[in-house]
Amino acid sequence: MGLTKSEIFTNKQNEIAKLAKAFAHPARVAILHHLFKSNTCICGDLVDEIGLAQATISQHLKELKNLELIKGNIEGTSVCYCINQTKWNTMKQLLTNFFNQDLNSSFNCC
Amino acid sequence: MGLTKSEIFTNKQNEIAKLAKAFAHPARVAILHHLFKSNTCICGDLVDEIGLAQATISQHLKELKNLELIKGNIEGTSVCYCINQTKWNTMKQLLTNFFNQDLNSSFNCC
DNA sequence: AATATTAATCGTAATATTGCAATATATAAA
DNA sequence: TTTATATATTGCAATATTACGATTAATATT
Repeated sequence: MGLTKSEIFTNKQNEIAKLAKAFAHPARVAILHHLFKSNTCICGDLVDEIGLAQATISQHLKELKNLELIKGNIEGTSVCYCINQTKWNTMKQLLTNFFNQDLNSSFNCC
Repeated sequence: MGLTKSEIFTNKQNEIAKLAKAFAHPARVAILHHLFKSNTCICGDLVDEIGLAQATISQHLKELKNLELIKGNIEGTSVCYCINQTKWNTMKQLLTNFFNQDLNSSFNCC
């Protein structure tokens, strides 16, 4: 089949999974890392910095943009991509809350 | 192609991506949530609680086990799955550090 | 020993993801 | 207007993931 049965899960579970997919590929991790570390939101440079074809980088950027984790501003012929701080914070809260479940459950039987 | 070019990324980027994949499917999010919230580390019950076939749940458990985020103890005919606290904490640290990159970079041009 | 129960594995089908060449689009520069 | 530059989109091939029925393996029960 290969089709995730989203309807049997909660909205929160689906949302966590959707956002986690953003980080589930090293190219997207690398792109985000680059956007954070560079003081200017370089865009075409990503293709040079990361060793993937322009079409591939463009596709990864599109996925991050669809999740609203980044936003792009057109500047002449080039496009400037930046972190969407608002969405980033929402995502961070959702995922860190999930990661911190262990703090509430002291019990562990294994 | 469909084959991730792991060799062009750093170990850390690959490790983040690998761990994020654990949460990139709602079934695994649901499994982990269940393991946290139940005071006993139920196993076969996961099949009943989540509406997926036994083979499918078993496969998701295997992936989580391969990442060492959970461990399984055989108890008679059934298997008891639990969170691996040590690995969970390592994962949490790695990912939250990644999420908190934004705190270091005040600059945002968009 | 025979049967029941539980979980893992195998085989298979369907969908998703990754990657890139080629092409299209859109602006800048000449 | 022509050419150069930068990014997006399309089309395609290869690999990965998701899901499940059927089977296997291993222990419990009778």
